[in-house]
Amino acid sequence: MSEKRGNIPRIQDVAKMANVSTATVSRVLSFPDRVSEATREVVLQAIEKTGYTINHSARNLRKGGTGAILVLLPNLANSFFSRVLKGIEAVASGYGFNILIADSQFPPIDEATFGNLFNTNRIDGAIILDGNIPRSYFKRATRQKPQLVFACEWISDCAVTTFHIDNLAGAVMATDHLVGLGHRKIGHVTGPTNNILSQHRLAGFEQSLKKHNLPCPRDWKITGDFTIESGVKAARHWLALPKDNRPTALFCASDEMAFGLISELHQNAVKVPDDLSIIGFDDVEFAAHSIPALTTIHQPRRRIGEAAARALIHKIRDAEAPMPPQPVFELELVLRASTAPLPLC
Amino acid sequence: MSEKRGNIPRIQDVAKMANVSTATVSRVLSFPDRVSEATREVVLQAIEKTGYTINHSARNLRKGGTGAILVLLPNLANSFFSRVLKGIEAVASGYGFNILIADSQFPPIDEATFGNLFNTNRIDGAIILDGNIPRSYFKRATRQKPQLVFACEWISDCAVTTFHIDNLAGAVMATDHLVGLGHRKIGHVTGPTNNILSQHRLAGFEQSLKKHNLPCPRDWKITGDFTIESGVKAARHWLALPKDNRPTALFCASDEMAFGLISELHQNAVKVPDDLSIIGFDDVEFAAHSIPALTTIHQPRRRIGEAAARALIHKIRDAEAPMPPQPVFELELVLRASTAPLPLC
DNA sequence: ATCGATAATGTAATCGATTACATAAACAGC
DNA sequence: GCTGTTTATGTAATCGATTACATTATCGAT
Repeated sequence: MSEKRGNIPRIQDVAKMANVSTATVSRVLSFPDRVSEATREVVLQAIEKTGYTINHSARNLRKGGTGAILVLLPNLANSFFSRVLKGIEAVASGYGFNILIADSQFPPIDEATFGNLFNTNRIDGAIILDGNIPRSYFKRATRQKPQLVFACEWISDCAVTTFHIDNLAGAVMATDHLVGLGHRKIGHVTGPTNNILSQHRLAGFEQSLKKHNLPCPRDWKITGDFTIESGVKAARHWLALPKDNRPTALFCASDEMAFGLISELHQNAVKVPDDLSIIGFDDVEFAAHSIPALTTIHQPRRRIGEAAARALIHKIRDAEAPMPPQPVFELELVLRASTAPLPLC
Repeated sequence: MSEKRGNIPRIQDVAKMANVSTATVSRVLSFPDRVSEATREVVLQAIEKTGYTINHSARNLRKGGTGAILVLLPNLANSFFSRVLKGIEAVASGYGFNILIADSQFPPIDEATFGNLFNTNRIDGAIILDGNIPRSYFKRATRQKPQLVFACEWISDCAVTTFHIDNLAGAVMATDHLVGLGHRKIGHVTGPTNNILSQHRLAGFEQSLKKHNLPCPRDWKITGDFTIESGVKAARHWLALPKDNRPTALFCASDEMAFGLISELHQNAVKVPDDLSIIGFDDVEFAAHSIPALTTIHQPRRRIGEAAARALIHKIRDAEAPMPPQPVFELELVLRASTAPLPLC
């Protein structure tokens, strides 16, 4: 054993053991085919024997990177995002990147905090899961800013790669399902109005209704904000509508809102799906186990995270290289127990 | 502007602008009071003007650290852990640490993967939220291993600092509540038998029963594994018990199991809390909004995460320094709608 | 004045990996 | 055999911040 310094083997130690220069060891690791078969073997054995592992700080210093990526998500406590995060994590750690996580909504992130994460050469790139970050936050025109990728949400008219499902198509799918069950009076609980997902889902909802020639009075579009609480409020809104002019089915722009809605309706002795059919969006874990189990639109969260991470790392490695084609994320209508045919009466 | 190199200001640039040496700039940042008032001012202004921010790779290289900590949790998609993670993240990023996240259960982490995260000088320390990591994984006796802290779960007889609630006390609190409502036939849905939390919660359950001189036949202790699915199974177990010899109340070792349980009971027309009182443990987000809203024991997840992170960073900074006293995490019985007094009949 | 102690600052080596450039060896073509 | 090309490897500068050590300035006490 010829190591020094607290016993962590360095590239030097490997080189010494293999009787080569550090340059050669480095090459074995980075460009194996620029080294002869024989030396490569010897070096690999030496690496094995010393238990050498790279010092990322040194490499990053030399290469001018940080080895870290930022994941900015609206709410870490929301299991929707943690699934996406899981996908990101799997890919990122495979490539040796660390992750910096930050919440953007609870509490809302201010420009200073954002800049402190984004503009202080702490990261090589960022995956942003929040389409409501003010555009101005990104302004500071440093030439070589961190690479950027959006996932799930995005900022419209922004020439940044994004990875997300076709929200409009999903909303059409959901609404069509309700129509297919015979419902004619269909309402919609939206996400926050300034949110891009809300807008697309609302558009899909309206498109489906138009297609089927169904009306949707303003009263039947209830503004929510994706949270359970806003679902509860939506229920109160529905309850306050005149009994003979209520939707018989509701499309909720998120599962969470559907849960709140169902919960509050339950308190008021309204039965789902008997009295009111409800369909959600996202298919979070709990949807399969709520009472009643929630019919919803499934989106492949983990795969979205993986794709976003892969793309970001690709950009980091070579900002100019063309992006690989965007994968298509398949949506799926998951039929469970919260929707039912309109009673015949 | 006298910067070079892709325009990212270095400590050199600050030094030049302030007409001091790099050493002085560094000192202004690390030991402000070893620098005269006047120079400090000049340097700070130069930092401001250049927009200098530290290069962590360089600092870490010099200081022999990595600036990263590992958070190993059983399941990232579980909102219980993501809350703890949020606490960890808040503290860690405040101290300039990056986070490496890894799942330990889905799929189960093998020794190679673990070692690859833990023993490859990628991290300065680790926070482990999974008490079921085989002890042997930690064996490899490198002198200066990453610092270690457990949170929520832990490994018994292991001289490692841990941060967790008093699970036994919580279980007593939960069971006492059921007894207080008049229940005499009380069952328990446990976590996985090899899990330390399960064991403590079971012990608390038994302790409370013993205190009140209540029996608990083997049949009333139902083994689960903390998941929703195992709650569903527990419900089937309960339904299969003879009607005249069933618990009238159940203490579930996790909220998730309580949800699954309630859901399955609902399918079978058993009403909670009318026919059966149920209390959970953890107080996850959804507990307040399930149907019925879940009575449960609240634990301060975020604060646990914060405390663990602070302690870990403390250790990283100075492994020998005495640990600050462990905070006491307060438990709280949250009364909601899933438990009710035993009917008088 | 002189000496010593203290405070303020500078000089330069250092952390460990990468890589431009230099060198050496091997080989092909004539 | 000579020249030019290719392949394999080594030498040493470099990334940016920290810090041991050296130097200089300041001040008080005698």
